[in-house]
Amino acid sequence: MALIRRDFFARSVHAVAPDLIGATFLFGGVGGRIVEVEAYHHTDPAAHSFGGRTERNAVMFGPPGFSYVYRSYGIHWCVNFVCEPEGSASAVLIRAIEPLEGLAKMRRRRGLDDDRLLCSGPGRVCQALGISRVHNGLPLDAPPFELHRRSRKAVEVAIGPRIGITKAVDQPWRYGLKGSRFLSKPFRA
DNA sequence: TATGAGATCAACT
DNA sequence: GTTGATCTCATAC
Repeated sequence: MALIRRDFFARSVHAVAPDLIGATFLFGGVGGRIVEVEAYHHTDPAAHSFGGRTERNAVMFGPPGFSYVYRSYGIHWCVNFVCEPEGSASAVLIRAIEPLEGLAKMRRRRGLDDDRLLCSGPGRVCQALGISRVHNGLPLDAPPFELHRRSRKAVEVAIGPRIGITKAVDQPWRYGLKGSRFLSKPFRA
């Protein structure tokens, strides 16, 4: 499997996001196949970077190919991959993966046995892989991150509106692996 | 199946 | 003081 390098992310978020579906995402050797992501662009009212640079979203304004980790609802952590040329402040939110590597670790961290619920949601992904604040602003092409392109085999990518936001709710910027049972929510046909 | 509350924190008004 | 790019558990239908 080919390693994903930083320049992979130096494109439009809307090109990178569907390309990540089916890719392998490991963190410290734990993880699996990406089955669901959402794209956020700085011109998008739902994006953290929309209102300009702040201390929290600073890494979104940096070069592509880095991680942006933030706390959600005071409880959860969520990971993003920064995209596009530096300064465009765009990112892809990792919403769900299909757990494949380090299952025992993930089950222990999540306190769950049900593999379907291990990583089916942005907060769950971070809990299962052990990602938190400390991992904000790290390069994605160096440990503990490990990203592989999907195999040459084509995948069917489903598209739909994003989840859990109140602005720009109609933009179809959620991408998922069609028919996967590990999605945080099914896509409407 | 569906809705509702609670957990808990940092950015922003 | 209010509001989330959320999840879990409880209670109601």
